[in-house]
Amino acid sequence: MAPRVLLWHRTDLRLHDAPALQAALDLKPEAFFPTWTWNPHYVHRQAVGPNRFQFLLDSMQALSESYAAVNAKQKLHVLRGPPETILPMLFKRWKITHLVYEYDPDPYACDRDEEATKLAEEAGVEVIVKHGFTLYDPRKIIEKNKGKAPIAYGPFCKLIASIGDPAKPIDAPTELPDPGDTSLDEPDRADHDVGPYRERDVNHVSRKGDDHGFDTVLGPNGDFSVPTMEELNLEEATSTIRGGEKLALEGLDAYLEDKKKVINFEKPKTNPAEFDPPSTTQLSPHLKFGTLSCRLFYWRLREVIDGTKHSEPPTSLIGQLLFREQFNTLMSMNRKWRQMLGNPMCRFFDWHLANQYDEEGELKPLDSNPEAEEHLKKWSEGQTGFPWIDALMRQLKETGWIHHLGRHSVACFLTRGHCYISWERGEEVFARYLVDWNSAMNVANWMWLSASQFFHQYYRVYSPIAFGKKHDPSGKLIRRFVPELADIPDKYIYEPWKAPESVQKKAGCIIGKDYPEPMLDEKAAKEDTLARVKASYDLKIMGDDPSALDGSAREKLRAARKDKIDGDDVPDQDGTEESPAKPTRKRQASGQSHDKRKTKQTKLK
DNA sequence: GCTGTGTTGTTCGT
DNA sequence: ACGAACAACACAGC
Repeated sequence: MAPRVLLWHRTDLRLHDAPALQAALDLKPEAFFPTWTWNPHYVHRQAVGPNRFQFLLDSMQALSESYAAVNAKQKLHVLRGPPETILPMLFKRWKITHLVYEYDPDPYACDRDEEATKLAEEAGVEVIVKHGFTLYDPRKIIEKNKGKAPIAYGPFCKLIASIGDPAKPIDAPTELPDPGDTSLDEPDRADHDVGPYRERDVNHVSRKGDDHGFDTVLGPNGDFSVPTMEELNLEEATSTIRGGEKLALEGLDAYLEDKKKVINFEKPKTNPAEFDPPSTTQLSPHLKFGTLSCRLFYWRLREVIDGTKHSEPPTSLIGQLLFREQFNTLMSMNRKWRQMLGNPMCRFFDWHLANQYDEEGELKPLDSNPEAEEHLKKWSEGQTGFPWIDALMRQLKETGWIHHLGRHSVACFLTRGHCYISWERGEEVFARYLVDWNSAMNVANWMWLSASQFFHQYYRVYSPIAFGKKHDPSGKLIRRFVPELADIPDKYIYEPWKAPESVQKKAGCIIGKDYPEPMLDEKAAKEDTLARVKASYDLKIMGDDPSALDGSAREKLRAARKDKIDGDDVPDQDGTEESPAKPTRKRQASGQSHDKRKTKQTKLK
C-alpha cells in the first residue's frame, strides 16, 4: 500500500532542517497531510498570555503559507480538538498509514505522545519519531551514559563531545506531494469534547470574552484554517516579538553579521538593562517553537567561529545551546520535572505557597499565607516597590522578554533571596508572560536560581538595588517601564523611598501614593530567607524523599524555627503557622488563577 | 578526605 | 579597575 503520511507538527514550525518532515517525505507518500492539532490542553490548561499566543499563531500561519508556496495544494491542516480523538479520526478518514512527529522531551508531551502512539498502533498506523528539537537525541545521550545524564555542565559537555558533532542541517524541500482528498464533514463536537478544559480555562484572564476557537473542528470555513487572536477572543499582544520561520532566518542572518560580537560573546558580560535593542540574540522564541532549527543555528555559529580565537562554553553562544541541550536531556528523563515534590532532581525546601498533592496526586489548594500571597501578587504585577524588580516584571508582561540576568534577579528575589516563595509560583508567571517560555529552560533556570539544583552557593544573593545599578546607573530601564519614576534623579532611582519629600514632589512621584513603598525590608527579609534556605539545605533531601512527600520534613523545619524563635523571644513572623488548624482559605488572585487547579500530574488529558 | 571548580553576588578596600 | 572578605554550598576528580 502506498504510504499516506500524517506529519504531526508541534515543536517544528519550519520547513528548513526539519527531520520529521524529511522522514515523512522519504516515505514517498501518495498523500501527505501536514497537521496541527489545536489542543485544548494548551489553549486552556497551560498558562499562555496573548504575546505567546500571537507568536504561535504567526508561526502556524507562516508555516501554512510556506507549504502552499512549495505546493499550492498544501497547507498546515489545523484540527481543533484533543489529539487523542482528532488523530484516530484522521487515521480512519484519511486512510493514514504513517504517523510522523518530532520527539518532544516535555513531560506532558511525553505522556501525550505515548497515548498517540498507542492509538496509532491500535489503528494499524506505523509511527515514526525523529529528534530535531535538540542537537542530539536526548535518548541517545542517556543511553550512551548508561541511563543517566550528568547534572553538572562540564561532564555533560564531555559526554556529548564523545558522541561527536551534531548532524548538519538539511535544506527545506523544493517540492511536496499533494495532500490527497481532505474532505471531511464537520465532526460532532461531542466526539472531540473540550468542555472539561474550557470549564477551567486558566487563560480566561487574558480573554475579552468567550473563546470561539473551538466552535468548529475544521475551522469557521471548514478549511482547516489557523485560528486567529479574534477567534480566541484574546486581548491584543503588546510584544513586538513576532513568529514565523522567515523572521527566524532573517534574525539569524542579522545577528551573525557582526562577527566580532559572535566570536567574543560572553553571556555574563551582556547587559541585562539593555532593551533597545537587547544585548542578546532574541532567537530564543524561534528555538522554542522550532521556527529556527537549533542545528542550523549551531552550524552557522561554527562557520563564524571555527579557525579563530573565540569565547568558549559555557559563556559562548555555542555554550548557550549546550545548556539548552543539557536541560532538555535532563527533562526527558524526569516526568516530575515541573514540580518540587516527587522530583528527584529538585532539592526540598519548605517554601511558601509550594505545590501540594492529595493521595491521588491531584494538586491541592495552596496553604494560606496572606503575606506571601501579597508578595507574589506584587511581584508578578511589578508593584514590589523595588524599581529594578518592578521594571523587569513590567518589561516581562509588556514585551514578553527579559534578559537572562534580569530573570536571575527577579527569580532570586522571589525565592531564596527575599520572599522564600516556591519557584513553582514564579515559573507559572514566567510561563504566562515569556514568549520564549520552554519547560526545559524555564524550569531548569528556576531550579538554578532557587538553588534547588545546578547552583548551590545560596549565600550569593542578587541585590534588588545594587545589581541593576551596576549595569544601568541612570536607571534607563526603570524610567522606560516604571514611568511614574521617570523624573526621579539618578541618585534615588533604585531607592526612591530614600528621596527627600521635596525631591519626590519635584519629580511628581510621591512614594506610597504614586509608586508603592518597598513591600518588605530588604535586609531583614534577606537575613530571614537565608536562614530558612540554610535550614532546608541542612536537611539534605530531594523532592522525592518520603519525608518531603508525607509532610514530616516541613513539620520538622517549622518546629525547629519555632524553637529558635521561642528561645530568642522574638515574635513569630511565619504566616504559615496557623494553616494546620485552618486548612484552606480562599486565595487571592495573583496575576494568574490558582483557584481552579485540579490537574492530574501525569495522566494525559 | 582533600582540593579545585562552579556561566552571571555584594561590599569594601585599594 | 581589581582583589579580598563575607560565610561556606555541592560535586567531580583524585
